[in-house]
This record gives sequence, structure tokens and C-alpha cells, in this order.
Amino acid sequence: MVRTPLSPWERRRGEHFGALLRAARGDRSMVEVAAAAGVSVETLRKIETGRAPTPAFFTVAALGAALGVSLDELALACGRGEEAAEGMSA
Amino acid sequence: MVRTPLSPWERRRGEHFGALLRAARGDRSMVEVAAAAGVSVETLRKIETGRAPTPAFFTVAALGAALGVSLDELALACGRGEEAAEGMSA
DNA sequence: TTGTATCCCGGTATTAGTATCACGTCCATG
DNA sequence: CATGGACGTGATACTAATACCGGGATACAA
Repeated sequence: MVRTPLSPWERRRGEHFGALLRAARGDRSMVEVAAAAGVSVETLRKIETGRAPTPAFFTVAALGAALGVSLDELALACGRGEEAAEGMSA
Repeated sequence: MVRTPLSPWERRRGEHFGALLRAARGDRSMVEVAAAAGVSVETLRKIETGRAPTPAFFTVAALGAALGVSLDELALACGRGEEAAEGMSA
């Protein structure tokens, strides 16, 4: 076992992350946003449903651009309460 | 063969992305930043050298938090090729 | 009813990310 | 010179993300 098998909280973070994206999608259809972001509808669905808890950075960036949401806010909303934000002693 | 085998410009984007992270790391050591971000040094090295052109979103988020850089700026600096790929022939 | 459009889920296939191991190198220190 | 730190690279292992395929359910219009 060499790779980290996705912690439970990572799964939950993925669900929350997908919920944020779905909320940002609003009334627009998945096909609409997926096409705008340049990803497949299946991928968008998996991310929104949390079945893809840790999507690629540029995938999220494209979705964020298509949805008009900030990546920093997304990361902040999902990464809070985790050591991912440590090291800010600067 | 169903997955997109990473376009050449995606590879270049990954190199540029890694260069940005390395620049943001400054004089700090890889071990330092990798530990702060919660990723392995090898992963950070691969991302910086561009051998991992499309890292995970939260990995980038952790690195961005450890380095004190904005995810939006990172995506903007590298993701501009997203829509530019339509007319980018070079 | 039929047709269309949206959403949703299962499986499948391939690539890619992440982590560990082992090697070598450079530089600074003892 | 020897040692230790950090950097770099190659190989290896395993999980995960992405895309494609088929299915289904619901809602609305013709």
C-alpha cells in the first residue's frame, strides 16, 4: 500500500465540495456547465455527487471558471479544520 | 481508450504550473514545504518538475496554503490556456 | 402514448496521481 | 576524507480520476 487510500474525511470533504459546485451551478443544466468547463457530464456528476472526492486541479479550475466561483473560497470552505492550512506562521 | 491522454499543451501547462510553485517556494526546502502541505517530497518534486502535470485540487490547495499563494492566481496563470486552446496552434 | 430533456447509476477501460525504495549528486560540515 | 543534509531521478505499487457505454427514472410537450 503506497498510496493514501483516501481518508473518510476526504470523502466527506469531496461530498461537501460537490455540494458547493452544485449550489453554484444553480438552475443551469449539467450539460451546460460541463460543456462550458470542457469536461464530460459524467465527470461533473461524479464530482457533484462526491464520487470523485479529489478531482484534478485544472478540472476544478475549469468548473470554477464556468460557474464563476473562486478556487480559494472552494478550498477554504472544504479545507477548514484540517492540517492542510497549517504552516501559516509567516 | 477512454481517457484523454493529456494533450501536449497540458504537459506544458503542468511545467509552467510547477515552475510557479517552485518560484513560490523560494529559499525554503522541499522537505519543509512538502511537510507543511502534508504531501510527500517526491510528489512535490514531481509537481514542481512538471512530471505531474495535473495534480489533485486539494493537493494544490495544500501546497498553495503552505506557500501562501492564491489558487485563483495559479489557475489564472496556467489555466488561461484552457480557452486559448481553441486557437492555440503552437 | 410517444418523444424529448434532464437527472441518476451501474460497469468498463485507460491514464495519471501519489507514495515508497533505491540510486546518485552537490554542498556544507565535522 | 567522512558524514550528513538536501536535491534529483528512476523504477515500482496501488489507488483514483476521467471518459465511454449501457441502463433507468422523472417531468413536460406534442
